[in-house]
Amino acid sequence: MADQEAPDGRQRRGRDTRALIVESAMEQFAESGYRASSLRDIAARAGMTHPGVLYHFPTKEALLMAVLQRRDNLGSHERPVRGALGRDALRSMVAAAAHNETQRGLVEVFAVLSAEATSADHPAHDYFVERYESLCGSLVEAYEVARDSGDLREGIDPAIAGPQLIALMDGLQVQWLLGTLTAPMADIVSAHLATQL
Amino acid sequence: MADQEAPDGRQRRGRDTRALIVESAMEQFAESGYRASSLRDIAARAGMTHPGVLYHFPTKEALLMAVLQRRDNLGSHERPVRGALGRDALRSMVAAAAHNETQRGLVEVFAVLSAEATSADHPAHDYFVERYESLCGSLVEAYEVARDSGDLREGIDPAIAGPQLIALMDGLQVQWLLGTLTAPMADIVSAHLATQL
DNA sequence: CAAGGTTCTTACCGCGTGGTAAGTTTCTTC
DNA sequence: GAAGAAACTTACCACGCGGTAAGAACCTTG
Repeated sequence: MADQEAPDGRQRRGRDTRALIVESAMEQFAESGYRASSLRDIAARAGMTHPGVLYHFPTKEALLMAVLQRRDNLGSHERPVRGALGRDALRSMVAAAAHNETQRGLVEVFAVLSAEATSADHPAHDYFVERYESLCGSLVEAYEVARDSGDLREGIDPAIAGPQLIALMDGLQVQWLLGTLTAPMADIVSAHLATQL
Repeated sequence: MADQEAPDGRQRRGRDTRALIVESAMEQFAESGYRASSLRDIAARAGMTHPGVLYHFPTKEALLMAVLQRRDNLGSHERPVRGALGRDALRSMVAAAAHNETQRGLVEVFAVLSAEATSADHPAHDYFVERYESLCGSLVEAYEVARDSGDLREGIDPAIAGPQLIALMDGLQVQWLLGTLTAPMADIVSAHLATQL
């Protein structure tokens, strides 16, 4: 990984178009899903031809993985923030929901891909399984801390509240994308937490 | 619609293979989504060739619509039951979640298609918009009746709780399909209602 | 058994797909 | 300015797509 050490110089341009391709792919996957997006569509968005894309990413699947990883490296706006614990970690999910409302493209990619990747043979299947397990673990932990701090209402089971919160946020995103949502996503998530904390 | 009057006789066979094709298409859409499913795949599942399918459904899009309508006619296990009001209507959604756990194919189709149909140009876009608005309306109404009957906890806004419940059920289905859920969907939905009623 | 509609198949069409091979441009470095 | 690697393009490949045309099998009704 020498390009991490010296990004300036001759490797700058390559990294730039790589990033441009990933962004174009993200937009295309968001609109049509992975399976129905063509390398030519993606290349056109990036202002090049499709073998140009294949020069940077050997296969379409490699490009998909790059898109997924970029989202993770981008700050992962679907996890509780690192420093916060318990109640505050859960409240940070409201901010995450609000932030997502400014990132329609990213939301679209993950909504479409997470559903598509439900098939066991989808290239992103394992990625999403790991992602959900990790995210769910973080949230269950946050609920447990909140309970131990006396911040959690009686009868709320952290092991249930964790997947519950993830499901709520995922489901809201579909409705938001469809345009059938009247209230902001953040408000609905906030109302949910208000019944638990 | 004379075939509704006299299903026996010469029209039986046609109706049977029509149904078989719809079922095969449902399975295929569930695995790969609409855009990535081919008529040849669907035809193979039904034990015929793809022009055989096109004889019964003039286009691929017409077949998609037939799949969606079949689900609606099948009993629509995602709505509150007709007779129930308020609290009972909401509780019936727990049973719907439990029932869905025995219908993996149907759940897959709708999870994948609802995400895919997020694009405004998807053939099923309008179908899902109408579906969500109608379902959401029913639930908001149920919450309002529950509130007027004194069954709803203080501070719960029906206009928020409606889309909230839909989002929860949709999101749970994705996690369930991925296999990352530890508790049954019905239990999680039930726990959610318990914090509201 | 013939007539005739229903149901399905074989063969084809133009087109878009992911991926490859080879050559051309561009840019850096000596 | 020459050398050479990096970053592309043009041209191609085999394949699968949705849809069409025409004919063969089937099956009911006279």
